[in-house]
Amino acid sequence: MSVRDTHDILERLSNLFRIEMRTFGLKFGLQPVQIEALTYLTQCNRYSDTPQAVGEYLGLTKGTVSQTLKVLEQKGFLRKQQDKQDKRVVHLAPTVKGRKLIQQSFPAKGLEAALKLTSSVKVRELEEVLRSTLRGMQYHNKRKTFAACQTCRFNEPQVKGAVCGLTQEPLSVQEIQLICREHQYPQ
Amino acid sequence: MSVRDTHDILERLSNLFRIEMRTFGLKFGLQPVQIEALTYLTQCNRYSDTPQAVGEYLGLTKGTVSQTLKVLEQKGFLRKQQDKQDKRVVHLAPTVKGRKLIQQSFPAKGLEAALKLTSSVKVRELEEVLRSTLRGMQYHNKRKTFAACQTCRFNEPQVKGAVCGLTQEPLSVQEIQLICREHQYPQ
DNA sequence: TTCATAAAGTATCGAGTCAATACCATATAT
DNA sequence: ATATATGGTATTGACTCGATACTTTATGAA
Repeated sequence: MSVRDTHDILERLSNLFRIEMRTFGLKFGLQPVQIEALTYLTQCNRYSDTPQAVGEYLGLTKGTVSQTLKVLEQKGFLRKQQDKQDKRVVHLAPTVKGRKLIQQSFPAKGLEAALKLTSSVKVRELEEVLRSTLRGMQYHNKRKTFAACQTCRFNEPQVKGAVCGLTQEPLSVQEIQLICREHQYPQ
Repeated sequence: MSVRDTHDILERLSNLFRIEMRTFGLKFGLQPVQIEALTYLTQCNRYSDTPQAVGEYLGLTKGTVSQTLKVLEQKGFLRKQQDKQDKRVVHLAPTVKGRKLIQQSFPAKGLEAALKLTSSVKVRELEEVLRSTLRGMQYHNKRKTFAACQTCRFNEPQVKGAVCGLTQEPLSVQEIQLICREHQYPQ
């Protein structure tokens, strides 16, 4: 059992995700990248719902992302809205139609069955290793971490709810579970 | 901790794989899909090194694959060779240049570091769950399993070496570690 | 044997991705 | 007040991908 073995399994799993994403998207006339973008937009917080952030998340240039989002908007999966403070910024909100689509998309068919056969302790351990792998890859490639406020070093738990140390704004219980583009792990 | 959580981590990991694959390939003028095809060809056995098999593995049509392989051949990463028995069939062999490229490509940077921090027992468990997830997804989506002869129900261990129950041909020790397109799990 | 059908692979076309470049509008810094 | 930086869009060219049509070779049935 070498690192390469684990690597190969993850790589194959990654292939399959893409294949399933493609066949799923085909039914709605969407490309894999469009589904990925829309998925992200259902998971990110209010600081991270811009074309720029989508580009950073998917590792694409802003020009490329701009086109992807144009298609998603034209097909009615998201709405664009100009930021009140900074008029250069556009916020992207999935429509009800968009959210329903993503709820339906669950490429990892079989994952559920596989996890049911595994004890919950082991599943937690599995998640931990995967998360640490993710962090390792992000760190190694100097990418942003894109994780939830919950685990962010800027997240300051206070007497009545959490506050973001960067913006000094209060964060709701729902919001601290969302992905943030400014996320940094402690230390 | 829900199935969706694990799912999301895997999905993100899958994203990162693709991003790293893209940036790596860019240096050599190769697209992600071309690297994936070449990777497969360095891992598959003699029954599985055809355009058809590559297409099944990557979930693409044969027309699409044909073009991908044309580029790889033109750039000197693989050689085509007509089958002796069935003249319709083409076998694809990565060149030395091609093999070297794949050896260099190790998208899961950080994986090594993450696994080093984890006990070998847990790593084995991790692999097991990942493998079972893979199997689950393949089964659920009615895809071929594309695994090594070692775990195939057609693999018949005999006194002097293994034999493939489908072709009745003997299999070398090296060969039973390679990916086969006819692979089926026992039972 | 002969003729139909199937299978493996290639070629071409149109829709779409993606990076690069240029560009516009708005913020920010000096 | 003006230069520069930043967020986003538009356009172009190389490439992917599916669909379709096509060629060559195998196989199966009359």
